[in-house]
Amino acid sequence: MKYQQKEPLFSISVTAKITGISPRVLRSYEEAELLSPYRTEGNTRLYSQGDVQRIRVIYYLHKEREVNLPGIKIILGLLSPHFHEDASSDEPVVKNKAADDLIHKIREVAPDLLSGTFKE
DNA sequence: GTTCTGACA
DNA sequence: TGTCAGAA
Repeated sequence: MKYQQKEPLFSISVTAKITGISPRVLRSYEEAELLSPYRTEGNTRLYSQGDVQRIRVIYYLHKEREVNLPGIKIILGLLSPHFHEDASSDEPVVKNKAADDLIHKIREVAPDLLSGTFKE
């Protein structure tokens, strides 16, 4: 045999079919930087099974929770821990950089919001 | 025939 | 978000 992809890839029409989401919306998700499907040499999108699962999460947030696309991007970012090596430790440290950055920004614009002194 | 981008309502 | 145009 020649070779085979371990991972099935789907065209946008097939992906639309199995997710129930129109190609137009799938493209809008990519435009909002919520997805990065593979591209063929001819620039045609190819979605992986992982992409399909991510699309289902995006759609849930989008339609059921009514989160707009920029908001979904932030949420997905918070769900992706940032891995880095801590030189002073033997064990790899798992740190959620996106969450830390957001907290730092909140403290910047509202210093007391996340402290115990904040009331109301 | 399918998909892509850009555009309009 | 649906739909259309023009190109690949």
